[in-house]
Amino acid sequence: MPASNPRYQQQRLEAIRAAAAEFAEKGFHGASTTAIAKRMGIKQGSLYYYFKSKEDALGEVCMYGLEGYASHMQAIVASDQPFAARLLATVTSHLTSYRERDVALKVYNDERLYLPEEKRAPLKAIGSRYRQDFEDIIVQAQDAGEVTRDVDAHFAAQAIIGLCNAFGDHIVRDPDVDLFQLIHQCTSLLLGGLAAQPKTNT
Amino acid sequence: MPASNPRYQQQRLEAIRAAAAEFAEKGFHGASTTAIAKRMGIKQGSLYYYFKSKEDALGEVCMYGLEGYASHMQAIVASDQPFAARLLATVTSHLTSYRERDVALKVYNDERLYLPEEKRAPLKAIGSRYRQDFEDIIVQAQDAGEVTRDVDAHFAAQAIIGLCNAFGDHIVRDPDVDLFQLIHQCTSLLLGGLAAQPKTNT
DNA sequence: CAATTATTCTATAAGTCTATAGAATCTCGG
DNA sequence: CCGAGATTCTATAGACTTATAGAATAATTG
Repeated sequence: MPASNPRYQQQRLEAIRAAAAEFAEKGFHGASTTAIAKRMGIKQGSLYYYFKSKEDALGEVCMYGLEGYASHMQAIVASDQPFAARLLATVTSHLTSYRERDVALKVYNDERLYLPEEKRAPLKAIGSRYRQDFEDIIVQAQDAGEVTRDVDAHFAAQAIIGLCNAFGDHIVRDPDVDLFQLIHQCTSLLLGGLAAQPKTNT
Repeated sequence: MPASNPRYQQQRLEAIRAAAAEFAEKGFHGASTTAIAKRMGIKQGSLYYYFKSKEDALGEVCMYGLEGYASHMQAIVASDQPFAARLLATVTSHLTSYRERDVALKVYNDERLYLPEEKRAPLKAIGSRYRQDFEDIIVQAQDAGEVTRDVDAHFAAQAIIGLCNAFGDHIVRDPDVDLFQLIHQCTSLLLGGLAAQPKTNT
């Protein structure tokens, strides 16, 4: 019978991490419960002491990847800073998550669609809120005259998240990426764009 | 014995398309040869008349997704246009590919890593060249004073491709996306950035 | 130390999947 | 219409998978 022992919780976390690593490497369907178990030093059957099913494991991994993610965003929303600082904080939070939480965030991005609707719903709620929060920040910044009204806030929020996720893949694949520099480059590009001259009005 | 009949070629293309659709929806490991075959109206075993293996099918789909893609980029490189026009052409080419070539480009993006190194090599060559070509365009534009030297060309090329791929996912998932508007929004964001004011020197 | 509870193991059922072999059907030139 | 080659089918071997049940071991508590 599963307990709430510290031991159980710790092993459970190990299991989530092992599953995350395996899912990230082989994908949900390509990963086997045998490989996940072996990664944490137990046998395949024992895994089911911690997960009800493989699909359940995916759900847990995705949730783990999002944890403290949307909440961090809410802190950024609540703070009273100029847009540039908020953008920097967001990009920093997003990109560093790829390192800190193992590869669980990558699994959330790439594999969550394999979950049945009912298990995806709570994830969707958090993810949508994350984007919505950032969208609000942009609208606010537009009202304050910090961000141009040329761009649609909804599009911009998706673009920023998409860009971060694109580089998240790089971060995961190459452990030598200079995170600090990457964060700076992303925010700089997003804020100023590529054009050398002050942009002309459309 | 496989022939070079028009019939064979046509069915082969059908097979690639069916595999692409299935791989895009379920992922490489999640897709079954039975489902691919059913999608084109033949039986599972018959599929092997067109593919040597499932893995081979993935290779073909990826190559199909890239076809006429890097070549299009080379045309853009060769053309003598201002940077803004080239960027627009690139984004247009990239995003419309997600519609035209079914979902093969998405499969290339998401599943190519499951190929063994030897089968991935030719894809890698084309993909790298695509990025390199675009990097050259950026450097050229920097020399011409069209693009700021604040951004690293290599980073910028990756960012643009990454952004396109991020929205490629949206395009594939939602058939109602307004491609024209999306292309405009992407290029506009990439060129001008979010900041309302002409950016200050760093 | 004994007894209880928690954790892991072994063994296996039941299903799925890829790939192959050989038979059957189809197409088409002569 | 007949025969040759092209395409598809059926059937199956062999491997691999998830999930479960019950035995075995480890940890903990009184």
